[in-house]
Amino acid sequence: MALDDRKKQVLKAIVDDYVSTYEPVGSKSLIEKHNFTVSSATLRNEMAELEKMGLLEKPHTSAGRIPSDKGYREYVDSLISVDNLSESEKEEISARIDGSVDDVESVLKSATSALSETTGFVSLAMSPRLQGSYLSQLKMLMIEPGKVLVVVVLSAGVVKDKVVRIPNFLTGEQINRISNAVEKTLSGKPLDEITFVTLATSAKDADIPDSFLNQVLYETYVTIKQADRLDVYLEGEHRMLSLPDFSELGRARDLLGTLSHDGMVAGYVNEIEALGREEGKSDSYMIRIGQEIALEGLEDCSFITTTYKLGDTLSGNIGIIGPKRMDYSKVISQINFVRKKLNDEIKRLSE
Amino acid sequence: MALDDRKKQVLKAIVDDYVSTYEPVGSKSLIEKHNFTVSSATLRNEMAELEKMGLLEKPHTSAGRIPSDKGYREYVDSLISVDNLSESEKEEISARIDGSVDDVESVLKSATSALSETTGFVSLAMSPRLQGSYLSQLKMLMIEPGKVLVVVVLSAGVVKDKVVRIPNFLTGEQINRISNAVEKTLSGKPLDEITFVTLATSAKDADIPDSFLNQVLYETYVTIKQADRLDVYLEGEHRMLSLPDFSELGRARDLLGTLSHDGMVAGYVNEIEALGREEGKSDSYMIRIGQEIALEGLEDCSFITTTYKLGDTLSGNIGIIGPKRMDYSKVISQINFVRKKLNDEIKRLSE
DNA sequence: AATTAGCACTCACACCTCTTGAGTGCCAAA
DNA sequence: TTTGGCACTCAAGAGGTGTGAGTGCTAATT
Repeated sequence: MALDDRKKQVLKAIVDDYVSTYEPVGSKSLIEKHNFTVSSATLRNEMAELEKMGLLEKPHTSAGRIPSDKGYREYVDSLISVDNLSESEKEEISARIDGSVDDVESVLKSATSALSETTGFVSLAMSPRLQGSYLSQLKMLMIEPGKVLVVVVLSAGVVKDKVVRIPNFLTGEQINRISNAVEKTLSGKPLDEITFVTLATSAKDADIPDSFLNQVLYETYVTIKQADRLDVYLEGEHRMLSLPDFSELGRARDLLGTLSHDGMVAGYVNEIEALGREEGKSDSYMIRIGQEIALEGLEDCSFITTTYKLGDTLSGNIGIIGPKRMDYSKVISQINFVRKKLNDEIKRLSE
Repeated sequence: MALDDRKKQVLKAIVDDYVSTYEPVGSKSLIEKHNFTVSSATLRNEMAELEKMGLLEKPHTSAGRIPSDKGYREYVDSLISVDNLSESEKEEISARIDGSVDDVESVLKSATSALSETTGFVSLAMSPRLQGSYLSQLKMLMIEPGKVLVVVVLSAGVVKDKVVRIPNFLTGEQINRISNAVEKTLSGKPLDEITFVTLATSAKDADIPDSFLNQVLYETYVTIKQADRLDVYLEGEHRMLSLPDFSELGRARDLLGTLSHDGMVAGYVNEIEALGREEGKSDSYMIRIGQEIALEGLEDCSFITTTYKLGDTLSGNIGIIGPKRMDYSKVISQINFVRKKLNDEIKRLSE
């Protein structure tokens, strides 16, 4: 299904028009806005063929054409030209991100909100994937009898912690013995190699009665495991209600309903990311359009995600969820810029 | 504006009917559903008077009446009877909350989601107000050169921490000296008495050059201050889209737009709470209806909030935001039950 | 063979009018 | 004070019509 040059031109023109007007585009208006050297009848023939190929569709007989998912796909894959942002746009985004305080999480949040603000869509950020990283330190800090703060430091300087409850009579000194023993044997181990069993054996020489030891270790285990949970922030859900694409309440409801399940979104983005890595596309953006997205209520949406780096080994995703009828090149360049700023800022933090 | 018994009955009947049918209620249908011993004409007279008093209003001439904000107010203040939840409802809520893991934050989240689920509205929870509490411990934990985890332990066992950056060459030993000095002088001090100045003087005898010291102290100060920030969780925003009250997209958009500003909601709830305390109502629920709420887009909503306890001195709020046309007695009893479960569960945690 | 003008046909949408019915206020009688 | 009766109101739905942007197809033109 090779597209000749004119078909490409026509498809591109239709997508562009449809995106900016939200009206099905007909042969006549196409002629008017773009300087085609052929007549509307010829375009009608071209359009009919594009429809046969599955790239366009008609809402009803006497309306114009709109791009199908496949049409959008073709468009983003080979017709798009990613343009540059204007200086003022760049500055606006920069201003929102530069001001953030100095931990990764807040930078991530600023970037997410900048993204939602500038695109007008829902933006999302995922915490870095930590499965690959290893345990670097494990400290326990006595808060009060029966309560300990377990601090897990991972490679790349990521810190996670949690207050856990332990038997009341364990002393700070005993707790120290445990954490030292665990740290000594397990530091340097990849997270996914740490199980409750390895943890238990690691603390054998702490010389604490088993039953109490186990309770502490179990809580520690949970803390470590929970460190690599994927967090996801979504921002700007309400903006979707301003889009004509979701002027039908039912659609909007389905969409927001699904988006309220953080886990589903996180899982899906993770999946995209994994696929992208397989195809070696990891340092660029990834796009999923309409039906390609296997989440209920997102049939009219597109995902555009990209990857940010945290240190040399860790990475996470940031991106947007918008209507599939969107100005892809503009949004892509916005995402790219945010990703760049975010990477810079994170690097600055770890210097 | 004393209401005689019959007027009360009529008002109650109208609110009840309107809440369950979402149709303006007329004199005739009122007679049919409730066993009034008078005729529809009499009711019409009563309704006309209630309207004159500002308790009812008409959407248009030939429709029935609906309660005004003032009508709802009268209703919740003196006509309502808070009924008990059915056992099955109680069990459902309990099941959602009991399962939670053992930190306050997750219990709070479970309670919030239980609340949203059972009421079908937006639920909210605020982190405990910590202004009144005092500093109990301050620890610093060296993560790597230039990076320290500052752990702030407050009264009631609340723990907050943050990774901060410090000059690279400060040693763990030096950091310990600083944190010991600070902890020694400031522990026991109420949070709001701790300023950068008191912090700076407290660390004088740590024997570290001023310029480096100040950087560490500044970061510490920020961590302490940020500990008493009010966090707010909102859950179930999308449920509002299923309510007939927000079937107009514009309303829904305004509502969700405002709710997306966490700070506004938090501030408002805090304000209600403060007023409630003044009036000595603190251990019960508080209701704000319609126009009483000074937030844009919430003209058709009601807030119902209540207070949970954390230890002997701390408290926070939990509640719902729903349409003002809601079954108040049911929702109140749901909130009460959740509040009770939440308090129990928090108490269990701190034992 | 590709392009184009022309024409009959389609169909969502906007706009009208008409009817229906639940509701009202008011008055005069009980 | 209550009630039956009556004229009046008005939102909402049903039905009918016109408009216009769009289409596909065919026959003529390049």
